[in-house]
Amino acid sequence: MRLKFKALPGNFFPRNKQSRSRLLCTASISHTFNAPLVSELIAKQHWSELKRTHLTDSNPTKLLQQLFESEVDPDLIFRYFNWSHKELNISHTLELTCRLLHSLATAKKYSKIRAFLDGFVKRNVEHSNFTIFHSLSISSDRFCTSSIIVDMLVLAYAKNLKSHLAFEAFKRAGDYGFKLSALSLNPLLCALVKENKIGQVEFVYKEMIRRKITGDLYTFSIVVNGLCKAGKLNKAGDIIQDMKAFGVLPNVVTYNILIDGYCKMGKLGKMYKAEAILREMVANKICPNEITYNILINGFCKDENVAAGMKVFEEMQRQGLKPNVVTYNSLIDGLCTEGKHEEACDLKDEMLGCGLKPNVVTFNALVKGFCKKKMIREAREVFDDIGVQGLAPNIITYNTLIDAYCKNGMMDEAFLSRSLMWEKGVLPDASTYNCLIAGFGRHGDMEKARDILDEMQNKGLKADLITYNILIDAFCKKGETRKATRILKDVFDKGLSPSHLTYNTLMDGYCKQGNLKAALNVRAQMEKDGKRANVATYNVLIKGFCEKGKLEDANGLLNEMLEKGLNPNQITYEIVKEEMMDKGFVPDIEGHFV
DNA sequence: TTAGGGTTAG
Repeated sequence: MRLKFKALPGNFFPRNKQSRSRLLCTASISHTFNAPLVSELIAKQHWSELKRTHLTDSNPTKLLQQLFESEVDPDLIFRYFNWSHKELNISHTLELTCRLLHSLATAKKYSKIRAFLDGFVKRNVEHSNFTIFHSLSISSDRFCTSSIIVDMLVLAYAKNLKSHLAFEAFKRAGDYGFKLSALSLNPLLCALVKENKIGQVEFVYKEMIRRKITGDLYTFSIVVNGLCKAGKLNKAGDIIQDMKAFGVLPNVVTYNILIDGYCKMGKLGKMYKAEAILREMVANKICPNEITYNILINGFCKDENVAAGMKVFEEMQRQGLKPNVVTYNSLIDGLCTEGKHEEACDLKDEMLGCGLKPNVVTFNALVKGFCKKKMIREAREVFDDIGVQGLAPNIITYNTLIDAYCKNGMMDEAFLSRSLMWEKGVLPDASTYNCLIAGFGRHGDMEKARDILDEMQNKGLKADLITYNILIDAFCKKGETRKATRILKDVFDKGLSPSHLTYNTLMDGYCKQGNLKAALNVRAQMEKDGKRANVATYNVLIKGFCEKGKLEDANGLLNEMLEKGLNPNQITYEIVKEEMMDKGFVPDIEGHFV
């Protein structure tokens, strides 16, 4: 006999203890599934009773199926599902899992789905997207809920730094026709941008348009940001046109991203373009904010044009916007880079007068400024002042100072500062070690440089490409090109990819030895590695040939460089002037050097 | 509860 409780309203569970135990007993003996009773037990979290009455003869999976069949409240099924997973250590099948998700989606219990998928993704369950999608499709004919679930699955992947799975799920969703939304695709795009997977960002963006998924302001801004970071500035500008066409208007953040992109990644005339975008934004009635001005000021300062930065600084104040610590830091850093440390200090005082407190970045700029001028004592004074101001030097402060000590042959002081870092709980990083390695390398003490490299690796820090570049450079300077070439091999062995600088440094080493054949071999290797010779490559080779008196060959390289669309730079000019023209040789491309 | 700003080393 099957006990029927469906008709009972409200709290049908007998309050009387005696009748309750009689009821439980009956249920257990008759082996029937009593949906209202089970629901009640789950609702009240009477798990031990549930275990005793319903899980002695029947298994947890069967009970789950019965819950589905009786159309019990999805919330309760969800609760039972989690309990049986956690307490009974049951892994329910993917199909039942999907069924649960469908029922939650039908009941619009979205936050529960999100929480569940978050755990599912975190647990690193071995199901592939293929099997998940398949199970979702067969466990319900409700196509719409599948889309919602997949949307939240992509969201869970993206939030848990599994962008490769999120991206794969996005692609597969297209095959199944599941429609995703900005809710998941914005975090996916964000994750891809953070991982520098700009090709995939572009793919997702194009696919969204093809699949008629409407992106929002965030979607477009994230894509603009990704393209800017990759230096694809024209494409980033196109996105702004796209979004307008879709009726989504860019806001101050979108424009700030684009302006910052030009400042950081733009080529010749980049600041002119950055200002042109500012004008465009104002014409579109979008008001620049503090950040817009900070971006421009920093752009000019990094472009070694503090004067222009100052003009923007004044304009900013005319517009009623207040400069903040970042604004001052950019200007102070710019002044320090230009060697104007006195003006930089004045500006620091000015900011104090405005009620702004300098932070560690401010001090780092000043330390760097003094170091650059080899005013090590003054740099140290600023360093010591940081503590007095109630601030703490950070890794960048230490590295800047250590680098300066190393560059000035003060290796003992460099090591003392490194010890101080340990004491203060600021852990040295790869850059710290790179400074020390370069310090020894500069003096040709390769044994000590190697020791530091070993120590670095023993501390669990990975040597990076810069470390290897330093080593190659140091061996070359000692004339030990064979050892330098062996380091290049190490670079590949460590799974790193040599940069132009790596190859150029090695080429320079061979050129300085007069071994032009070996230098050309390095260039061949570099091109085989997919890296086209750049201006620096030609400069190294041209100089090498000139110094060997092979001016005709150097002339040939100059022509080749132009044919490849590379423009000679200041360094090329100096080489050509000193090594060729001053010696009476007139290169074919003389016109370039007038 | 999703997008934007500043610092080092070759």
